[in-house]
Amino acid sequence: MIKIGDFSKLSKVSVKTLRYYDETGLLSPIETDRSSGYRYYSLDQLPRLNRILALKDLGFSLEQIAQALESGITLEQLRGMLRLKQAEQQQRVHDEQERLLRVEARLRQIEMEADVSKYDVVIKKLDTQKVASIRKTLDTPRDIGGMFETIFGYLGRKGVRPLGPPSGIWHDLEYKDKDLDTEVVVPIAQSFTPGDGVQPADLPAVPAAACTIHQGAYEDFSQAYTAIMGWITTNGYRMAGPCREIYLRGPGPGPTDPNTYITEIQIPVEKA
Amino acid sequence: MIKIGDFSKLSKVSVKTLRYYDETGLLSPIETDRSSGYRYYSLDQLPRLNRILALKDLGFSLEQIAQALESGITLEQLRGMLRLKQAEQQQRVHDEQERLLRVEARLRQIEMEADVSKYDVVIKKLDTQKVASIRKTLDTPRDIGGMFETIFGYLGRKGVRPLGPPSGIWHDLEYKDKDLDTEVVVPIAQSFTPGDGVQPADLPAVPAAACTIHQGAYEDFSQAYTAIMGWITTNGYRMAGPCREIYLRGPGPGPTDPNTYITEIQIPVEKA
DNA sequence: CTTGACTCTCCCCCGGCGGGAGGGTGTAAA
DNA sequence: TTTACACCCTCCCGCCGGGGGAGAGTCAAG
Repeated sequence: MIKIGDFSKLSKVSVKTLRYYDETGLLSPIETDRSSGYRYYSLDQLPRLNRILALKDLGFSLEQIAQALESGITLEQLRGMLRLKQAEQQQRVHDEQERLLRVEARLRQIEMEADVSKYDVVIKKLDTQKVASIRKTLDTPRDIGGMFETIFGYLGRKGVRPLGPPSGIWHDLEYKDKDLDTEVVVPIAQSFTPGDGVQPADLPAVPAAACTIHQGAYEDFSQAYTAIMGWITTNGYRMAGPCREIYLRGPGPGPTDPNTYITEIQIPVEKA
Repeated sequence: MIKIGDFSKLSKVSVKTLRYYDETGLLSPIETDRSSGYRYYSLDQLPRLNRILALKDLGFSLEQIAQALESGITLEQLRGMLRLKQAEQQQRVHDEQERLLRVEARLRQIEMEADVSKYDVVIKKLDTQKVASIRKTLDTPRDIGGMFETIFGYLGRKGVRPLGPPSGIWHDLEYKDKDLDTEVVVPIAQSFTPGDGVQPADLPAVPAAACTIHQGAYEDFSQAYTAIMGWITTNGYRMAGPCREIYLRGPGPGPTDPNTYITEIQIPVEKA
């Protein structure tokens, strides 16, 4: 019959924690005084407490520990739990190491050139999206403007409203400055009848894409691409599909200032 | 002027999160309608949001990110933060790897011999403790009984009350079965005048001790020692001081059943 | 003008306790 | 036997980064 304070000193577990374990049913005192509420423990409960601490130290949640202890777990089950935990823990170690690599990559990036830190690269998942699509081979990227006119003109005549900003997709995985296989898409809600080279399509999902935001005119996109490609390699990824550019704010009806243009660049990636 | 839902879709950040960032001042919409409370964002805020996500991905807390963004951090400061984060992250990786090793050690322990899982080993810190101490060289461990009688008898005559259960300390770091350098201590509150070989002393603190609980008679202590020593080596530690045994419940006045004895074994360790 | 899709605020929830307020108890010395 | 004082109790709030949902108000298209 030991009071909670003494039991705490013997086990080196805080009184708060002991009360919490009682509340959650993980370790209840052998007796609780009905009138005063005082908890009385027995030395025989120390092994159970020790087991709880040991399992907690292995990374199990208190709920898992409670289940294991209540159900009088067999060795076979314990082995299963441990194997599961092992895999989970390996994943955690891996994740933390990846994060460390990202921190170190960022540090190196800072050491090398300060300008690049203008761009922040983030990994995102891209969902499938129903779009209106037009695809052509262009001589120069500037010709993309005509494709916008074609697609928006056709959609306007058909009474199809865009759901969001248009995107350009560069299907050439290598760098080229002529004969560019170019697609322009606009998100829409429903299908429509094709015409003028414009047709409905489904943009495929991308499990991981390195994304960054570029502010300003399209002339200095190269900086953004340099930054994002550098990020991809220093963080242990590689390109895994055609680049997408989302023209969040760009030339529209009326006068616009190219310095206020905002474009998101997305490059599908996979771990190298 | 973009409503929160559209901003959420563009940035792929949940509405809940955006509202939370507004609440914490991390990213507030450029305008909030005074009457309806509607939040209106601008595309120009996407770079800041991207920066937030990038820093979060590096493991910084939202508060740290807020500080960094608010104070218009310099490159030098960012470098400092990153270096700090790097060290911290290295520590995390290390800790998670250690935990993985503990899980794997436990798995191997199960594979090898089932009996050992009776003992759960936990690392604890031991604080300094004022004690009454007596130290002798014994022929056999059984002779420790006499030391208890001496020390408790002396303390009783002096009117010094014990604060807790007595401990035995085996100062021989190697295994011996004769000429055992043995100390018996009893925790006390204040110093006293020595006599009968009993004197006040301060038990040193131990930064890390492998601890387990043994239930039953002293005859089969060897099992417990086997288990704890096995745990120490498989978990990458080594002994770093004399073993302590805390006789939580043992022979006392009146008849006692050795099967109900409870003893904690503590072995100071350090990482090998 | 009506619908239906958004949006708002407010409150509770997650794990594993720590800190503290306000009030009752146990026990050893005087 | 009283009294001090250490100890114990319950209840509530806080952390971190939001998720889930209730109940009520708002915006934009048809």
